[in-house]
Amino acid sequence: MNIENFLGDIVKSSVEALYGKLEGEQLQIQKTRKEFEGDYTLVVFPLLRRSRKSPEATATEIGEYMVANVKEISAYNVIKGFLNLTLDHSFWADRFGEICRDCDYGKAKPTGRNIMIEYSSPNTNKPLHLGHIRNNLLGYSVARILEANGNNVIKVNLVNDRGIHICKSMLAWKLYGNGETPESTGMKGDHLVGKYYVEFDKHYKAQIKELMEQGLSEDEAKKKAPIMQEAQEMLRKWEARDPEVYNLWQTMNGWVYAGFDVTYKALGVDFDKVYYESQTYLLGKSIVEEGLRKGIFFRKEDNSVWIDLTADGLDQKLLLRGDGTSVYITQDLGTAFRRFEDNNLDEMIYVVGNEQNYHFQVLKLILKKLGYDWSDNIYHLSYGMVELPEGKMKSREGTVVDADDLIADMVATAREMSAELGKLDGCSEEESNAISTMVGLGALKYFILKVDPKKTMLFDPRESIDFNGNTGPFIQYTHARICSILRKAREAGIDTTTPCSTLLPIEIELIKNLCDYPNVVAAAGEAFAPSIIANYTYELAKQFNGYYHDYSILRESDSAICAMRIRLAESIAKVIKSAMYLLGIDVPDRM
RNA sequence: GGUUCCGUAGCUCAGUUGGAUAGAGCAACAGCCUUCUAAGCUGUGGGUCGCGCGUUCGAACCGCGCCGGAAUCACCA
Repeated sequence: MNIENFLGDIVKSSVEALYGKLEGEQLQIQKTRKEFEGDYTLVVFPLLRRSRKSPEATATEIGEYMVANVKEISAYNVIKGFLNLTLDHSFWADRFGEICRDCDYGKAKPTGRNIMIEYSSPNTNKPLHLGHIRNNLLGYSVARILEANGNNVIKVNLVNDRGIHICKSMLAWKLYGNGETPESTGMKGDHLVGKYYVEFDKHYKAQIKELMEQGLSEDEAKKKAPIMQEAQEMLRKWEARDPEVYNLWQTMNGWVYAGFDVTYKALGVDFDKVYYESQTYLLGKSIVEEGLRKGIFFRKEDNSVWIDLTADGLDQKLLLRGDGTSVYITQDLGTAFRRFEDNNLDEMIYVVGNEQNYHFQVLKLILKKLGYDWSDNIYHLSYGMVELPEGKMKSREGTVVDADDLIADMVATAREMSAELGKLDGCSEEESNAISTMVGLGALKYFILKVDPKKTMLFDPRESIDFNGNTGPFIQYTHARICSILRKAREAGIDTTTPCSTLLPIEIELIKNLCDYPNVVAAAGEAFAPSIIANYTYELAKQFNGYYHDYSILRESDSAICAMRIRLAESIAKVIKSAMYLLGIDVPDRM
């Protein structure tokens, strides 16, 4: 049962009984703030022109009527223009019963909508870093949230496996690699390839410096550096399918994929389909022709194709080079078209950093101008950069936080903390590992997901990630604690089925929060914001901890109340587990 | 300069469609483990919601204008 709708209905019929049929007036009903008495509040200001009375008199009149005529309303009070309504205990007991019985609580009915979400999209020339972690966690979590909202979700990854940057790594490996392999060095494949990307840059910079000392300008030096020219030659060979280059490319990409798989697995993310740019980079040319035919695009003297978006406050954008080869946006036009056609998509979400806001603005606009009305169903889930205390992460300056290192650090710290607190006493090595991994990753994931995606966030490796307060481990801890209570109740053989209709105010608060969960899931789905789920779950866990501390759950002498409290704890654990699932965070039964 | 986004406590962040006295955590201080997990609980201090004007019964939220910061505006991807 949807409480907001129910309240809307009963308030509406009461108001209409008093003042006649409402036309277009919105009834504003919200949860009553903690410091006032009541469950829900009607804001009566908008109704004053109907009642032609003061706010207080209007609120009192409606309150009187509702207590007299609506059986669920047990009391009311009026403060200024706010009518606070109190719902009957049996009403909350009924809602609570519904939650207890519903195994899939929070999940919406199927919508039949097909939604594709693209995330991760790594380059194959270097390992994943902290920025990718934010991307992966957001994408994976949003996919789960959309699923819980009843949609068919297709998770895809578009791997950027071709281009000059890969050639740089390949060339440096060929020149300076001495035949190193992941096997021979024991290095993770993506790290090995990344090492040679850095190596390339080192030699490239040295060559630029040398050429500049010979009197060349910086721009000239950058173009003429032999190693860069060689890399470009390699790219040409790759496009011509030169066997030697192509083989090396396949080998080194293979190393990288093996490395990425390890990282993805550690992060707990996965994909339904992986696209490779080497297979899609030629798409989009037919769209360019279509645009030319329709007169939306134009050709310049050098044969390149452009679109003029100056009327829309943007600028001219290249769509096809003079030599007929495509650029990034050409491919994206082609893949978008194909994805909508092939999968009967209702929506396409791209999880891509905010540095590409302009690109997606252009992409949508072009598709719109071509007359594809599904362009409105493309959504760029733009997220902010992750910054370090010293400023931005720069891969060239080595101020990056490597994803694998970070994950390992988090798990190691979690293990230390757990051991220090004695949480691992009596655990097998296997259990210790499982708990440390859950807690370490829970801390990392929660830390990143609790922040609104579009905001730039700060990551301080030394102190940012904590295990106390508003953190993943706190929520995991609360869940583990509840599980412990339930185990003890089972051992004690407490009958948890005894009905109980008396509820403390704090218990009603907890039930109210539980009732909110489906709305929270829906809101998170609408805004593509896991942060909504994260902050809700923290509030719930925090509230339970306070309750748990103040009231004995197992030792209550009244067995009906004891049973009710155990059921309440059970429902909270159920919602916490379900919410954490939507964030991709595992919850332990003990820790 | 154009476009997009951000600005809330010392720090990191919440704040649902405009509502009542703006909330957490961290840090600081004071308490609480013979009773179900102290990764916890309770309390204290800490605010010109960047600034100004407007809309209205009412603005952190909506509109306009400033100030400050970020990203982007490649025949890179």
